[in-house]
Amino acid sequence: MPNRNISKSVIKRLPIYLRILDQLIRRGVEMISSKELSNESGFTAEQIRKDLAYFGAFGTRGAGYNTVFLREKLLKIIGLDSITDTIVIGAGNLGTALTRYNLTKNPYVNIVAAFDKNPRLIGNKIDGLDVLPIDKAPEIIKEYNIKVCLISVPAHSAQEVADLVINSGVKAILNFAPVKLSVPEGIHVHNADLTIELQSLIYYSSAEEERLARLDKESKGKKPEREKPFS
Amino acid sequence: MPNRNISKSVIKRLPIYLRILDQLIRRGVEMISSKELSNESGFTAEQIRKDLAYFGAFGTRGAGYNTVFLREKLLKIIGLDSITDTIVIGAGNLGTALTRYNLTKNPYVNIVAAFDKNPRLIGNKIDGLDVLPIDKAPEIIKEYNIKVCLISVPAHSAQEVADLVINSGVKAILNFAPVKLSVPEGIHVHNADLTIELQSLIYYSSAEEERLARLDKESKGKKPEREKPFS
DNA sequence: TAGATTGTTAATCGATTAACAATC
DNA sequence: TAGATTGTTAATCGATTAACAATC
Repeated sequence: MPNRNISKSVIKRLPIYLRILDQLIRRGVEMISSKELSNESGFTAEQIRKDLAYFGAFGTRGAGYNTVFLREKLLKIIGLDSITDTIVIGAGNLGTALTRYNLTKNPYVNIVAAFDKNPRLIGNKIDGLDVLPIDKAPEIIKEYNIKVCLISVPAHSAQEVADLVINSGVKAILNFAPVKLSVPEGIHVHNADLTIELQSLIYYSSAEEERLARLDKESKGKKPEREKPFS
Repeated sequence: MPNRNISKSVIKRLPIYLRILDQLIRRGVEMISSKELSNESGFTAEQIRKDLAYFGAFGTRGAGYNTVFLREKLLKIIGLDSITDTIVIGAGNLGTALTRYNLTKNPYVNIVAAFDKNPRLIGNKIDGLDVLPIDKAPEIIKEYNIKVCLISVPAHSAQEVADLVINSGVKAILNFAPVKLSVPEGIHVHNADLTIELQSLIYYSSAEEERLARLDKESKGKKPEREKPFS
């Protein structure tokens, strides 16, 4: 009996399994063991079996998983069994690239329109797709019953945009703007802040022991300039 | 006494604290409590205090943290106290957008060059930055002592590119290609797979209970087409 | 001093790993 | 049947949260 309330970490791995299955099927592979899926994905075989078991028993003991069957199950679980319509708000450099990227590389998602508030960008075409003024967004969201939205506007307008799309019915946001969005209960936000990703990588790019050791030495004696707490 | 071997989850939060401090300093705020940092970041105050405590005691009891002082400490901890040179491999739509984005939005990182193997892209300028042939990468990596690299090439060439840059001295990779890279011990890879991010969001965009309930019903009786395990 | 907030230790929670019976 | 591999329960590990003494 599949357990509801499945953790985010599990859900994040599902599309990776899906991608691997797509590749395997293309290569003509019909059965795959959790061990082999482990090799392909980098997750442990136990974890993969456990992740799948949250949703049902999709494998065959002694034989493994049927790739086509498991793929179909995963599509249904994630919600990719029919194409998902989405929109991109913010048609600057990043927004345009994201739009093109998804149009060409993501067969499960269809971008219906891109929006911007900059009059110079409105009317542009991104691979044939219209860039519309942002106040047309509510209309399109309702017309296409859009539930997922990409936000790639500057930090200072992201919250405003989020409020707008949530008000029109959007339930999940992929946020590329470097701000923490405040959203009502039940709305999901994933942050894809490229700057943060890159900066946290830098931590690992140099001998951290050395750097942290240096930090200690410097700290000796030095304290923050004392601020009067009450003034 | 700062503990070495700090977990990835902690490190991923540090640049977020940094970003918030940058904003606070710009607004002229001099002291900030963990409580207020919690409001800005969405992490709990306890977690923030604990994260910082791994590296030292940077606050003042009763008063909070001096924003400028804490920012400087964070810069040193992350390794952003001097500008980090980096390169982008793959100057297609996504690579170009990432390059522009970082050039304009990330003051701590400098992109030295972009590379591609497509002759049509080589010689292009991205905001004045040269797109070079990929076989020039090792040279540039050594010349600038590049330790961090962005990879935005198609999935099928990502591993090859990774091998190349690692061989030339790169220690950390931000990988936008939808593949699991195999890298030697000690090399760090962060995956920023936009397709995966978007697909996992879709899970949350529709009433999951309903969908999963439907999945159960359909499964009743149906089993995967049995594959002969030995044939 | 009284009030506030840190830094740190202990308790809890959740996720991963290990083990193994079920079964193809 | 013997071998393989799943599905699931139990054990471990790690990260978050709670609590509170230290102290500004």
